Amino acid sequence: MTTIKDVARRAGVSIATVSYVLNGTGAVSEPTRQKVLRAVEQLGYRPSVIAQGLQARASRMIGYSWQPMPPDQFNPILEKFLHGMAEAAARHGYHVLAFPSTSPSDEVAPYREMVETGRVDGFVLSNTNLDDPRIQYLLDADFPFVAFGRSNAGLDFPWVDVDGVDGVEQAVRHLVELGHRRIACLAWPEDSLTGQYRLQGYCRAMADAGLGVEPEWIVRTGNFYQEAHRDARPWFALSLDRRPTAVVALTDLMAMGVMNAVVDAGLAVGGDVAVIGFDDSPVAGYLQPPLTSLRQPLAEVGELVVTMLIDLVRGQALARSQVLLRPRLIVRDSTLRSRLGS
Amino acid sequence: MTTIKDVARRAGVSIATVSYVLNGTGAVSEPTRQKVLRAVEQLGYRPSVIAQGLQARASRMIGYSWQPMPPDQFNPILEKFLHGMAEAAARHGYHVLAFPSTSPSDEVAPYREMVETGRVDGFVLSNTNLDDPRIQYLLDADFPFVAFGRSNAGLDFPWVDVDGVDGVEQAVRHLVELGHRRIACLAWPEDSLTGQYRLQGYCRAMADAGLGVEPEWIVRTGNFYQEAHRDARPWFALSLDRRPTAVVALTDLMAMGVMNAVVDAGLAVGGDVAVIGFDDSPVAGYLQPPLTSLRQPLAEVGELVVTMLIDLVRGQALARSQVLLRPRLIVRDSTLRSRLGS
DNA sequence: ATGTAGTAGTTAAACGTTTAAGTTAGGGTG
DNA sequence: CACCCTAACTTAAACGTTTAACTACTACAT
Repeated sequence: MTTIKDVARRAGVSIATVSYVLNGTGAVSEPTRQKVLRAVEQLGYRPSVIAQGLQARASRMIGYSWQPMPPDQFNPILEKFLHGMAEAAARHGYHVLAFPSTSPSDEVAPYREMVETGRVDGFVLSNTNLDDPRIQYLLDADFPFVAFGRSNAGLDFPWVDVDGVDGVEQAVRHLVELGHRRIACLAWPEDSLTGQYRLQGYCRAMADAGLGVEPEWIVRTGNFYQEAHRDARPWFALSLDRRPTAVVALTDLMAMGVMNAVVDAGLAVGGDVAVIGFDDSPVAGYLQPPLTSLRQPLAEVGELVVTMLIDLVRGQALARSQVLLRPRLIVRDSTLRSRLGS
Repeated sequence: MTTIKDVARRAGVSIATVSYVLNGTGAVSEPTRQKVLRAVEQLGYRPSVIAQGLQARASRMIGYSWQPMPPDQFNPILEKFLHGMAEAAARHGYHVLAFPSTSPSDEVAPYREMVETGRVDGFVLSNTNLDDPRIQYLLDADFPFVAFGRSNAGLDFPWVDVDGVDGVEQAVRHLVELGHRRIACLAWPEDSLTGQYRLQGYCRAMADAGLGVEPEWIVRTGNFYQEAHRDARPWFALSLDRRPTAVVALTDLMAMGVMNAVVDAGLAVGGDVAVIGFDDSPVAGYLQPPLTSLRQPLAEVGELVVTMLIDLVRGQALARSQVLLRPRLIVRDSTLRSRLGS
C-alpha cells in the first residue's frame, strides 16, 4: 500500500505539500504541483479513506437498514431504491452501508451502535411509521438522517415520500372514468400511516365523484397475499347490485390476491372486475391480465434522500426538507377491456 | 463523542490500560479492570471503528456490487442474498458496503477504487461469468474475495454456487415421472456459464431417461420476459406429435413468458403444458397457476460466502474453498394437474 | 543483601491523513 | 540598507486507537 509519505519522498517535497496539491488548498508553485502529480501518477497513489476519516471525524458512509420480507413475499422497493441511493452517494464520494435490522424487540440498537462507533455519518430510514422509535432516537441524538416516509405530524425532520392520497385518487378517478360506480378498497390495518394516506385517497376520490361507499367495500387486511386472497373473496359473493366492479388494493401483492379471488369466483379480471395495485412491481406487467398499478419514482426518491442527507451531514441547510412526489398510474389490461363502458 | 482518553481519565489509568481491558490482552488486575469497565459503562464509551481501522489497516467492510435490472425486471436474488450477507457479516463485526456497478465499459474501475482507497477488506462477487475481468483483477491484485458463481475452470479462487446441473435434472426427472416425454428447454445464450450448466442438466436428464431431444426443443433466448414470450410461441404451433408437453425455463421470469405463450395458444398451463421455472421468486406461488420452480438457498449462500471471506481476510485457511449447493424443487400446480398421467 | 522473575501498570510510537503554525528566501518600499 | 510582505514551503500536532518497550514494585530464591 502506497502512502502519502512515499509520494512525498518521490517528489522530493514534504507530505504537507502533497496534501495541499491533492486537495487544492494551500499555495503551491506550478512546477512542484506537477512534480507531485507525476509522483502520484507513477505510484498510483490514492489517499486512504480511513485515515481521512479519522482526521475529519467522518466515515463518508450512509447507513441503511430494511426489514427482511417473509420468504414468500417480495420487497417492492429495495432494489431500485438502494441502487438510486448507492449511485447518488458515490457521486458525492459517499457509500451505502447496508446493515440488517435484527430483533424487532430493540429496533434502535443497531442504529445506536452505528452512531456510537462512528461507522456512519447519517442514516436513510425507510418504512417509517407513527411513533417510530428510530426517528425519536435520531432526533434526540441530533444525528443526521432523512426518511423515506412520514411520521407523526408533530415531529420536524427531513423526509421524502410518495403521495399515497394522490396515487389512490388517480386510481379511483381512472376507474370512475371507465364507468365504474361500485369501487372497493383493500386496505391495511389502521396503525399504518401509509395505509391511512392511501385509504384517504380512496375516500376523497369517491366523495369527489359523488359516489357512496358501502361499509363492506372497505376491507382492512394484512400486507400478505394469503390474507388479501381470503378477505377479498366475500366481495364476489355479494348480490349483483352491491358487488364491487372494481378494486383498488394497496399493494401489487394484495392485488394478486384479489385477482385470484376474482378468478376463484368464476369471474374475469379486467372483464368483470377491474383491479389496481400499488408499487408497479416488475411482475405487474406480466400477470394474466397485466396489472394496472401505481409506480413510485423509487430511484428518484433514493437519489433525493441521499443528496439531502449529504447536505445535512455537511452542515448545509436544506432547500426543501420535506418533499412529496407523485406516483404515476400505469394503465394495463386489468382495468381496460372492461365490459362496463361498452 | 467520548474517546478512550475520557475513559482513562475517569478511571484514573492510562489509555493503554483501557485498551488492554477492552481487548482482553495484557495483564490487568481485577480491581483496575472493574474501575475501567465502570468508567466505560458510565460514559457509554464505544471505540471508534475508524481509529481501530487505521491502526489495524483494515476497514471491516465487505464490498458488494450488483448490476441493476432493467425497470421491468426483478432481481431474484438481491434481497435474500444481501440480507444473508449482512447478517453474517454483522455477527463477525463486519458490514456490507453496497456500491453501484457503473459503466459496463470498465467493470473493474469501482472495485479498483475500493481496493486502492482501503474502503473494503474484501469483496463478494455475484453474477460471475467466464473471463470475468473482476476475478482476474482481484487475483492479480491478490485481494481477498469470494464469488457467488463459478468461472473458467483454470482459475483457482474461492466460490459458492448453486448446482444448476442438478437443479434442472431434478426438474426434468419430476416431469418424466409425471409421464412427460416431449420436454423442451428455454435456455440462455451460449456465453452464459450458468446457462451452460443448467442446459447441461436438461440434456443429461433427458439422456438418462432415454428420451430423444428434437432440435427445436432447445431454444436459446435472452433473460427477458418479452423474448421468452416471443420465442416460446413456436413450440405451441408445432404438430401434436412434436409439440412439447412440458417446458423447463431457466428463470421464473422466462417461465412467465412461457406460461403466457401457452395461454395465447389457447392451451392451459398445468393441464396441456407443464412449466417449470428457476429461482422460486416470491411471486411464483401466486401466479395462475402457481409455478413449480427451483429454489436456491440464497440466504445460506450469502452467509457462507461472507464467513469464507472473513476467514480469508483474517488470513485463515478455508476448510472448503469451493462449495456447490443443491437447489430444491418446489412443486406447484403448473406441473401437477397434468392430463398426461390420468 | 543481592539478584531474578513476574506482575501491573505507563510511555511513546505508529497507523495515514489534514492543517495550523513556523521558516525561509526573495522582492519591493521608504 | 533595513524593513516588511508575500509566496512557497516545512514542521509538527492532531485525529483515536493498538501495542512494543519500558518502569516500578513485590516476592522469592540464593
